[in-house]
Amino acid sequence: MCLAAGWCRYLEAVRKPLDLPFDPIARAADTWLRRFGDADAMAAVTSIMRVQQILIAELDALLRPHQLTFARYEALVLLSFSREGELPMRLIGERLMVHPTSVTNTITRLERQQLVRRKPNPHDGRGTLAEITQAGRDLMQRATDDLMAAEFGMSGYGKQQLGDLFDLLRGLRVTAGDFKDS
Amino acid sequence: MCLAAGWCRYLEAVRKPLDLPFDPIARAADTWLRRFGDADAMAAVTSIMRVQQILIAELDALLRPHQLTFARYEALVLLSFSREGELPMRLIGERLMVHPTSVTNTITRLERQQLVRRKPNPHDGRGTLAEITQAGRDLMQRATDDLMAAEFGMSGYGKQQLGDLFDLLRGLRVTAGDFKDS
DNA sequence: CCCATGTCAGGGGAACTGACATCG
DNA sequence: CCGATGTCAGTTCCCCTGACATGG
Repeated sequence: MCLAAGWCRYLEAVRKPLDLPFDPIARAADTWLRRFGDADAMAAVTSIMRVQQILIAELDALLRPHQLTFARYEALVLLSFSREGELPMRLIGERLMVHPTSVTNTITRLERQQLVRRKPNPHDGRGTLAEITQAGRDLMQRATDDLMAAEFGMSGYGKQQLGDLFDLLRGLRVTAGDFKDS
Repeated sequence: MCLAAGWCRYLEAVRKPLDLPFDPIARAADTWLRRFGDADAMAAVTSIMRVQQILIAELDALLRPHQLTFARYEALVLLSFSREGELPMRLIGERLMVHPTSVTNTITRLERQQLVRRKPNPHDGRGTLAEITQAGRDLMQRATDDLMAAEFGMSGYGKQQLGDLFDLLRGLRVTAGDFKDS
C-alpha cells in the first residue's frame, strides 16, 4: 500500500501515530508567548482547527463506504428529522448554515444518488422542497450505525467531558449570533 | 450591499446574528436522543464543526485584506518561528499536518506573492527549503497584529476558559497520535 | 416594483491520487 | 535497487460571487 514516501508519511500524520515527542501546538504557543505575548487564544483556536481536521478525516472515512460526505450526511439527517421528510431548500441552508448554492449542489448530488427527490413547494410557487427517499432513510440509518459505533470519533471522552465541551463551545455560538441564549 | 436575498440571508447566518429562538444543535440532539439514543458525542462533534466554521470565517475575513488564507498564514508563522527562517518542505507538511502536494501548492502561492523563496537544500540534493522573505515577515507581523486585536475570534473567553478548552481538546490530539503524551 | 427563492455558470482554494524525476 | 523528497497533472469537493428566471 505504501508506494510513495510522501503519501506514507502523510497517512502517518493524519491517521496513524505521528508520535512527535512533543505537542506541536504547545511548542508553537511557547514561541508565540515570547514573541507576541498572550498565546492562550491562539493555542485554543489552533487546537480547535486541528481537532476538527482529525474528526472530519475520521468521519469522512467512515462515510466513504456509503458514498457520503459529512455535508451530505448532515442534510440526510436533517431531512429525516423533519416531520414530513421534506424541507424547503431555504430552510436547509438556514439550519446547516451553508450558502444557498451549496444547498443546490448538495441536494443535486443526493438526488443523483436517489437518496433525495425534488418537489415543487405547493405553498410557494417559487420554492422547491427536498424530500428524503426510502433509500435515503435506509442509507442514513446504516451510516448512523457506523458513526455511533465509532462514537463519532470521540471514544476517548466520557459523557461528562462531552458535556463540558459542548457547554464551552456553546458560548462562542451564542456570541456569533447563531441563536438567542435563553 | 444586499443585492440578492439568498446572499443576504447567508451573511446573516454566518457573520451576523441569525438569532434563532432555539439552539439548533441542542434541538437536533433532542431528536437524536429519541431516535438513536446517546447524543452527547454527536452534539459535541457538531459543535466543534460549527465553531470551526465560525472561526475560520472570521479569521479568513481578517486575513483577506492581507491577501492571505489561514493555511498560508500558518505556513508563514511556522517559517518565521524557525531558527534560520527556512525549513524543508517535508518538515512543513509534518508540522502543519498537511499533504505534501498541499505544501507544494501553499509555498508556490506564497512564492508568487514574494513572501517566501525556494532554495535547494545544501545538505540534501533531493530537498527543497522554503525561506521566508523580509516582506513575508512584515506581512506576517501585520496579520498577527490584526488577529491578536480580534483575539483570534475568541474575545468572549477568559484565560481560564481558553486553557480548559485547550486541555479538553488535547486528549483527542493525543488519542489521534499527534504526539506522545509525556 | 420590490423582494424572495432557487438555479446556473464560473472561480478559487484545499485536499488528495498517481506518476514521475531526482538523489541518498 | 530501495527508499525518500518534491513536483506535476488531474480529480473531487466545498465555498463563494454574479447573474438570472420565476413567482409572491
